[in-house]
Amino acid sequence: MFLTLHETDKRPIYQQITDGIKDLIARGDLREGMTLPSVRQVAGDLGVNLNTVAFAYRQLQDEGFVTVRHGAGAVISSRSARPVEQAELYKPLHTALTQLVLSGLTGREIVETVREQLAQLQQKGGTR
Amino acid sequence: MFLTLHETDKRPIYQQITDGIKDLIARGDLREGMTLPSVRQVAGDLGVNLNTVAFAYRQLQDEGFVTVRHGAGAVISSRSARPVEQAELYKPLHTALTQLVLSGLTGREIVETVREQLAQLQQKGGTR
DNA sequence: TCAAACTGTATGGTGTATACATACAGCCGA
DNA sequence: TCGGCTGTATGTATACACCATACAGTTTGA
Repeated sequence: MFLTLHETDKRPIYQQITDGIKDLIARGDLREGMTLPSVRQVAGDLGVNLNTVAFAYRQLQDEGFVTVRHGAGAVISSRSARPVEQAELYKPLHTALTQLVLSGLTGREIVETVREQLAQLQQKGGTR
Repeated sequence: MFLTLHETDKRPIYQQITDGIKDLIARGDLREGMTLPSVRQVAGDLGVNLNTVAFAYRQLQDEGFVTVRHGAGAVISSRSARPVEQAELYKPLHTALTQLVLSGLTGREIVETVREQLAQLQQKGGTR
């Protein structure tokens, strides 16, 4: 499959799924119009309950990334997410950077890491 | 006080407290040897239960940021956190960057934002 | 066309996490 | 030593995460 779960990850399963799919959208592996695998398919592959996957799909729909239709599947919808509150958008970045600083990394190292991450995300032009 | 909570924040209260204190440590407002305000003090200021604050303090102790002594207070301990798994360290950054990309920001804008955040965190030399 | 085989959805139950009120216990200075 | 500070432990209410199972809409092909 195209998603994986990690025991060590403290995020709930449904959150790992939504984040994983967002990642695939950002890097262009999932494009507008493509149909997501069914909740049963994903649930089977990951070894979790289908409702957990369904919840993730609904969350993605609430954020504007996919359109879910009862009976038919879930489809990647028109690009770009529902606008999010500015503060809520930058808070996770701030928390992540703080933790990296506390772990002893220098600013230079962190910026370099950010550059690498962004390069991977945009090499396929997922959101342009 | 030096901490604030936000209703719109989806993180649990204790997590907002630990993250907030980590931020203060990273930017040098809290330095080694300084005593944290008592759990009752913080709980009163924030309008939450003292156990919630105590839980945050214990979490900070588990991560190596403070030393809590029963009866005495909680003290900022020797710099730098307990080493964390590499993957777990970079995952929050990756998730945050993905969300920013999906929101339509360019790589340039994101890097610039990161630079600004880091500048604020390190202007007082919190961890050097 | 209509039933089989696929989609997502709703309901109800279980265990865990979050936050609280209240009671307990250690430390320290007057 | 004792009063007033500290953090800690216990019990409870509620919400959350996850699951098993039953329901309902859509698509397909015989």
